[in-house]
Amino acid sequence: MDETGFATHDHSGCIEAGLARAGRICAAAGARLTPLRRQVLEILLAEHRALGAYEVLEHLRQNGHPAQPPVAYRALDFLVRHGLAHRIERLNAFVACSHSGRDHAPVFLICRACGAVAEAGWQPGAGQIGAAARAHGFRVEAVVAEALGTCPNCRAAAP
Amino acid sequence: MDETGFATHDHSGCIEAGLARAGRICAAAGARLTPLRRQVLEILLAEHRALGAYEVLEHLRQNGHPAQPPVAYRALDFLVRHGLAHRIERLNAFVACSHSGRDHAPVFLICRACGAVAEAGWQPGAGQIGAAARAHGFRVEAVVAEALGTCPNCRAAAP
DNA sequence: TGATAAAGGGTTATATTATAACATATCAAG
DNA sequence: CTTGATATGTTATAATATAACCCTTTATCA
Repeated sequence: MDETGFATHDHSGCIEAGLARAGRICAAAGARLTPLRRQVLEILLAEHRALGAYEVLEHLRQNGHPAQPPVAYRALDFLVRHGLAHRIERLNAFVACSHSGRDHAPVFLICRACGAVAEAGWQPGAGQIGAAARAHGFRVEAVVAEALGTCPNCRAAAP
Repeated sequence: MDETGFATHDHSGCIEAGLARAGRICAAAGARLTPLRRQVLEILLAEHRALGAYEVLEHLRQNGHPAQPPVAYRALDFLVRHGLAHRIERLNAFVACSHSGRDHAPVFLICRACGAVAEAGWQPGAGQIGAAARAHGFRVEAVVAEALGTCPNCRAAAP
C-alpha cells in the first residue's frame, strides 16, 4: 500500500509495514533507527493524524520514558530528515509519512473535524506553484502545500 | 500595480497605495481601519518580507506605542481576516497582501537569503491540490501554499 | 439625548511551541 | 582499547501565542 488516504484499513498492518519500511530506508541510508526513534515513529503511525511534539512527548512518558522536550524534537527531526515523517506547518505538528519513495514532494489534506491527514504526491515544478516560480525567476527548493477542509467520512457523519 | 514580485519598485508609492486600498476595502466591508490597525499595516507594507508578531510589536514600540503582545496579534488578526495581510505558516510571520482582489487564494514565494516574499494568485480547485482533493473526496476550505527557495536578486548576487 | 449594546484597546498573566547548552552514554573504526 | 562521532539525558530559557479582565470608544436606538 502506497497511500492510505481517508479510507479505513487494517491499522496494525499499517504500523508494522511502516516500521519495516523505516528499517529498510535507514539501513540503506546508513542511518540509525534507534529504539527511541523507532518508538516515536510508532507513536505517529498509531494515529492517522498529526501530533504535536508535546503530544508525542506525552505518549513517550505514558510508555515509561521520562523524556524532556528535546528528546521528542530530536527524534522528530531525525524522522523528518529521513522522510519518515513530515511536519505540518499549519498545525505545528508531525505526521508519519505514508509514501514509499524517498525525496517525494507531498501535499497534505487535513480534515478540520477529525484531524486525519492524507498525504498525496505531486510534481514539484509542475502546476501552478511551478508556473508562479518561473514567472518570478524564483528557484524553488522546498514547498509547503497543505489543504484544510473536511474529509468524506466527516461529511457523511455530519453533512 | 497588482503584484510586486521581486522587482525593485517605488516603495513609498507602494505603501501609500496599500493604505489607500485598505481604506477602500474596510469602508466597503463596514470594518474599522483604526489608527492602530493602520499603523500595523503600514509597518508590514514598509518591508517586503514577512514580520513576526514580536517584530511588529517592536516597531510599534519604536513608534512610541507601549504595546503588549495581544495588541499586535489582534491587529494582525484583523488584517488577515480582511485580506489585507497573510500569515506565512512556514515562518510564523505576517506579510502585507500585494493583491487587489478580495478572497484570493495566494501562493507565496519566500526567499531564504533575503527574506523577501512574493505573492502570486492561483486557482484553488484547479491544479494538483484540487486533483488530489477530488481523488480523496476531500472538500478544500483553505490552502497553505508556500515555496521556499532563492529569488533572482539573491542568485544574481551570490550565484 | 441619553441608555445601552458592541467593538476596540490596555494590561497582566500564562499557555504553547521550540531550542541552546552542556553532561553522559553508546557506537563504529582503526 | 582508545578515539572520534553520534545519540541521549537534563536544565534552563527563548520564541510564539492566547486567556481573561477591565476600561474606553463607537454605533444604535428608544
